[in-house]
Amino acid sequence: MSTAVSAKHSDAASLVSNTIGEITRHIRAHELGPGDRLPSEAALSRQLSVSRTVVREAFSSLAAMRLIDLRAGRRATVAELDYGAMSLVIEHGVHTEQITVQQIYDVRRTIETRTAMLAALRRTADEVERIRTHALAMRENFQRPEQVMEHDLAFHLELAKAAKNPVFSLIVGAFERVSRQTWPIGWRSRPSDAEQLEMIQIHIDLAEAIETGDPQSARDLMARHFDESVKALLAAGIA
Amino acid sequence: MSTAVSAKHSDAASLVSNTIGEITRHIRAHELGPGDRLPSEAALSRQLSVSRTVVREAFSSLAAMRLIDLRAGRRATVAELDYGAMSLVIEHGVHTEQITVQQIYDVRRTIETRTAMLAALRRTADEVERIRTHALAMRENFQRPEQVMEHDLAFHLELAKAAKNPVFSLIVGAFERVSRQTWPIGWRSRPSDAEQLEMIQIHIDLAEAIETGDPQSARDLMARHFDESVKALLAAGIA
DNA sequence: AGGGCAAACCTGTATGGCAGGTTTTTCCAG
DNA sequence: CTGGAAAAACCTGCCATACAGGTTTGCCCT
Repeated sequence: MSTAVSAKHSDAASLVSNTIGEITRHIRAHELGPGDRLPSEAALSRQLSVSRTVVREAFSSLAAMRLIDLRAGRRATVAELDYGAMSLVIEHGVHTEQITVQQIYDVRRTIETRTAMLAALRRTADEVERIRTHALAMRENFQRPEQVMEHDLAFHLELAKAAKNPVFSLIVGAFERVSRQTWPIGWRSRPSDAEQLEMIQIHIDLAEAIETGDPQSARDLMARHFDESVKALLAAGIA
Repeated sequence: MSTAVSAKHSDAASLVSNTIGEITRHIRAHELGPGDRLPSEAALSRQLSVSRTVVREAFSSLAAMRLIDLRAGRRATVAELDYGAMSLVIEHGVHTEQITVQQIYDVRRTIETRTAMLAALRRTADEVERIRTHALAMRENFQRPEQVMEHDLAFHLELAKAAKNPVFSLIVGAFERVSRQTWPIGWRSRPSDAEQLEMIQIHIDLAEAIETGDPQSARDLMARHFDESVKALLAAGIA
């Protein structure tokens, strides 16, 4: 696998690309925030002297990146931060074999040891509650892997949120789609109840470390979680 | 600023979304890799029983996320990993005030202390050469900020590449667009030649640590680099 | 003033068309 | 039979128009 990652120099002066640029410029110039409405397709079409088709494709592209929200009949609105697009990019990279699962685990370990620390320092009572709830739900439902996975994913996202840095949330979320597909592999590679419960216990311990506000402990637990996950994956033959 | 980051549950069964799903499924099912060609718009239009308009918007959206490449007259092809879309998402987050510059620096510090370590362990001779070249070019051109910035950005990207994990490249690249806009602020907040050269010197030292294969030293230098950058930004009043 | 209804507006999707760029086929010359 | 050029077929970028719904606005009646 190559590690080449590039960005096309987008001087591709197609009408659609230019229109996308104009729209983002409009957002910036008018200092629009999430929820604010953009001009209608017809209005932009006139204003920029392009057909409605072009404006539509520009809107469609921006919606694909989740920069704006589109709904029938309604005007387009500026969107809230959303990791949907990034998640698709990562998924695409894995499916086209440009990214391996192990590489993702390395990045997640790097990111999430940090979010664990920050969460321990910055979490609110509500967040602790939600984090703990997910950890406990993993144990309660531990015979229904589907449930365990959902709470596992939610646990990590909630923890990132408690770190109070939306960029971490974005990145953790970016791995969601891929995680849904690789999670069962990791689960099956822990064949005994004991091993599965052990993995779940780490989450419970993590919740506790975050509650008591112990960043070192939280970081170490998260690091251990990922180290053991990678070990399990390797044992299952995922190279 | 709120730290809410979500992902719309895309059961939005619009024709375009479904078509996007069908196309990505096609890529997966046929195990297409970068450069492989997709069916024509007309073919997909017939195959999925939707108008060419819908297929076009689906293609357009996928191209916006850089999952496929589009060029006039040519068939759409599967794209290589590209951080263009992610860079736009981050830029959007900053412009709509959902992300602060400081938050980005925290993430970059987390990520890049890791890439520095890995680069020291895994770099090839070629990569060392390119990294050093950029660092030296920063010093040579240090009276032309534009040049310094370009080599600075290239330095960090090249370093991520040397870490041999494309996901790190993706993330470092994701900050490129925003960095281009905030970099001058950081530069101006180091008013004296001495301070500017000191910042550049860290890059040169980093290149050396990576050449000699000293991961600890590389990590520490990178950490120091970000700590001082944040300090400079704060001094300039960027909260 | 308030509530409901109709008109105006807006987006989603479809069809047909044309200008150029690209690929494939064909066919001629050597 | 081969090399290569011309032509045909195909493809995408962009446009105009049309119509079915969903949404917003504003008016009118109570």
